[in-house]
Amino acid sequence: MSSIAANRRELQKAELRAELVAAAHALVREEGYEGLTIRKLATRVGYAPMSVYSYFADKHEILMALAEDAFVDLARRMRRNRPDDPLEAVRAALTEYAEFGLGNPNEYRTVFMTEKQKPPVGKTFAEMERGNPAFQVIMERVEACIAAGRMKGDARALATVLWTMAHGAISLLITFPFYPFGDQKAYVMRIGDVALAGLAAGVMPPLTDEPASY
Amino acid sequence: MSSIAANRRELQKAELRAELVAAAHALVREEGYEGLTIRKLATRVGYAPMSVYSYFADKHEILMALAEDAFVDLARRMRRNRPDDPLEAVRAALTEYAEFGLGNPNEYRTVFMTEKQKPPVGKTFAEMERGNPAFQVIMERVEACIAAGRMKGDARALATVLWTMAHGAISLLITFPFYPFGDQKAYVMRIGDVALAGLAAGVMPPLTDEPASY
DNA sequence: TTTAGTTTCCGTACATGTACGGAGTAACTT
DNA sequence: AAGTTACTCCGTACATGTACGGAAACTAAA
Repeated sequence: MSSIAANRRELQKAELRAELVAAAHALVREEGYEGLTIRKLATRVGYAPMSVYSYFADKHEILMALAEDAFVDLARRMRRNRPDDPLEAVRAALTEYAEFGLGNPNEYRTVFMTEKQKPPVGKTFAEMERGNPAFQVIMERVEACIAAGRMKGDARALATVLWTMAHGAISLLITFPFYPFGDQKAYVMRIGDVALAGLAAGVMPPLTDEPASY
Repeated sequence: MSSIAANRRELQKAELRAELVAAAHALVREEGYEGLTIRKLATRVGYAPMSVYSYFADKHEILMALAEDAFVDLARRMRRNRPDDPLEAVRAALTEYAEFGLGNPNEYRTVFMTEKQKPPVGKTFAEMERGNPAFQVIMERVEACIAAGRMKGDARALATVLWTMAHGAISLLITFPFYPFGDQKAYVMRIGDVALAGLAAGVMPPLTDEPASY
């Protein structure tokens, strides 16, 4: 196979895909998240509805493409706000992350609250993590904490725990907007602070397949 | 309005509703969670599809009815397993809760991972909490910890934080079954222990609408 | 008993995601 | 150049949730 032709083909495919994503963005901007339907999207780019499926396996993949754009923004914002104190830097990252989730519930839902049943085909673990820039930022700042002697243990495990707990707060706040959690941001930070206090209490071993302890 | 007739009517309505729930249960047992469709359900009880909507506002309400049954079971199981040590009792409750979530992902999703946009009409806060028996158990055991001097602060707030963190772990494990969290139950317990350690570190104020701290 | 109102149930219809198979076209192989 | 393969795009069709309006049955009031 000529790789030149293959590249050209892939390039065109990528271009069309990008056009579809742009149209999807426009649709969402104009009609809201549930205004995005395959048919409308296809009409807008001049295709038949089923043609969209040449570029996306299903609707969820389109929503994921939209959300990924938003998450790239998030990572940028997270990096922009970096206090000098390493612990405060972690707190700031969590804050920014929470603010994003609460402000973009649709994107947050499609990425973190709908089942991914694909065993990460072709994607290595490293690639998966590179694909989650927000997690990257958290982990980098955790590493800085470790270097500064403010945390002890495996950086990935520590970051994963922090992420998990922040996610718990964000997803509950999204799911139950009427439950009396108090001020939303304050609640997320409360969770973050309890998490940090808990982490400070011990050494965090890495996340291997440890035996169940109960 | 004759309250006798009204009662009879309501009774019949409740009976039919229960019949629908039973049929829904059967359908799920036979064909799996996504085998439950309004049409099949209606056919099974001899109705037209739209008649189902006299008893449930939408499909989600049916799924909630199914899930509530499962959650009642959960609370029973949680209460059955109560270690003497109050902290261990909390841990056991969280463990049971996690096991339930991981073992009944469909039910867990419909209750805790899909948006509730109804402002709890007619339901007081107390009623909402009574409607979540699992949370009740956790809170009771937290109260026991406070009484024993093992925790400090507002019981509802403490329980809410524990619930939030466990939920973070459970929901991520459900959403990303292929992400390398390690052993699932072990991961949930790790989260639980970090949470407990974090709670032990300070006094937890109640959940009022405190001002954002950042 | 008649009347008015309410509730139950249904027929029809629509928008949606997507499965399936086919037709046309471009790329690759020989 | 010819044949084969692979990809793009489409038409059609189906299952699904549910909106809408009407008919029928039941209840309450007169």
